Amino acid sequence: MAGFRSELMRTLDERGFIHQCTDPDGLDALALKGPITGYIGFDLTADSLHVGSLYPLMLLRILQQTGHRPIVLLGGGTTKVGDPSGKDASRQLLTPEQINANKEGLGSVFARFVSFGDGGAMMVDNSEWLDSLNYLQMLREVGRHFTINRMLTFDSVKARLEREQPLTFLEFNYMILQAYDFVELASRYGCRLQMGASDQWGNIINGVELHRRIQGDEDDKAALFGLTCPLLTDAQGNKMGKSAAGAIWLNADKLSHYDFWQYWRNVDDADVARFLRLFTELPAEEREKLSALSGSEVNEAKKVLATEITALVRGRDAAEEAARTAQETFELGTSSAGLPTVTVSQADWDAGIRIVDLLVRCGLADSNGAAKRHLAGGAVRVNDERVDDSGSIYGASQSVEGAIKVSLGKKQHVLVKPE
RNA sequence: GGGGAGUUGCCCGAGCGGCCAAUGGGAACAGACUGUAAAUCUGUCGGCUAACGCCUACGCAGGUUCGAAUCCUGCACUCCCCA
Repeated sequence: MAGFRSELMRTLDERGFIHQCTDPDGLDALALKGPITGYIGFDLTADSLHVGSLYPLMLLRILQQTGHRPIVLLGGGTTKVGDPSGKDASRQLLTPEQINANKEGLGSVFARFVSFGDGGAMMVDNSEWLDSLNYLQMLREVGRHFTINRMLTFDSVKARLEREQPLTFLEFNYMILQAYDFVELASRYGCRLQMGASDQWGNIINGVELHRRIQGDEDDKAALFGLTCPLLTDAQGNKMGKSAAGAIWLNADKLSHYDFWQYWRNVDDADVARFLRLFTELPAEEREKLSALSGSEVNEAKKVLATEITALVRGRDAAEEAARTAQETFELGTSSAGLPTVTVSQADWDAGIRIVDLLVRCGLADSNGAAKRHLAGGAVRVNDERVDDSGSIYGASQSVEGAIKVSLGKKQHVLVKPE
């Protein structure tokens, strides 16, 4: 796969974005000839993307940076069906209202990765054409190009069958709709390339094949291309995106800048070089310098990694603020105003709150029982003093600079203030 | 339509009338060690309670029994085989 001549393919290759490609040389040649339009679909299953989507988002970004045109396809239509890929059970069906709400939430991140408008990136919603499909017409025009024999061989289907989990006919149709999307985008916008994470490979090649069947084999010049990046996994091979506090959301209203920064600050040593290459845009030599660090020096690389990714997703100011908060908290051992903050009513603040309730309100414990166990286990500190008496009360009289710092373990800190 | 197997806590999976809030593993959280890393060792891991204890839980609904996750009946869902 080496020896690409186009900037697009060279960049993707060098930075580790290519997992599979339907025709790498053909795509390379096409990219060399002129701007390509390429897309990635995002289903509207949540009101924010999480770090797992960084990989595909970077694909779109690199596509645009190397002179091509990205399309963000929102799956307003396909989400009504639900992609079975990579899931061993059906998801609960989302209502149109939920899907719409999710669309609102998702829409905002894309502008951080690509620039829209005026010949730039486009955003379209596949409900534009999927919602009004006519069933019989669809079966005759599209369905006849799919054989059940072949559909049963795709991983998304096979996995369910092998695990003896049900796969509904609804979900079984997902790959057909995604294939249809690609063909539709090709005819509407001249879109020639679909990208996605590796779990989308089956869905993507279905689009490529559907297009070829509809066009007829002879018209090779119009072939569509598919390209996938690896799934985002950590050094242990686990899918990434979850932490103690929940998913690592890209949207700031779902996860604070500081927590987002901390997530990257705490990655496994073995992942640092790879993530620097994938998700930061530092000059190559600086990246290599950081990647070469070993032992405790890796911490310096992790700080840069955290700051750069946070800057990309949340903005430079947010990233630097988060870095400062972390430095004050971990390196200077002081209470930092930038820590996640929980407010309590003035009355509670004046009277004081039992430590057990405080832990629950801060989100550091799920229940009073859990809070007590943490206390008994010696994991709780208030203003950096260990607390093990579940009867202790904290409030205004313990405040330092108008707040008290509640900590669980070494890494989880929350400031409590009166409202 | 007929026959067989199954549904247990975040996941996998034991339990087959009392000693079951339920063995074990994984995940997760905390402690020790470290570098806010990994590995390792230790602890915790349904809810309420200061505590005795109480409540909710083994697909759903009933029943048998002093007592059921465990037995019976019906229902729902899944898988497999036959038509």
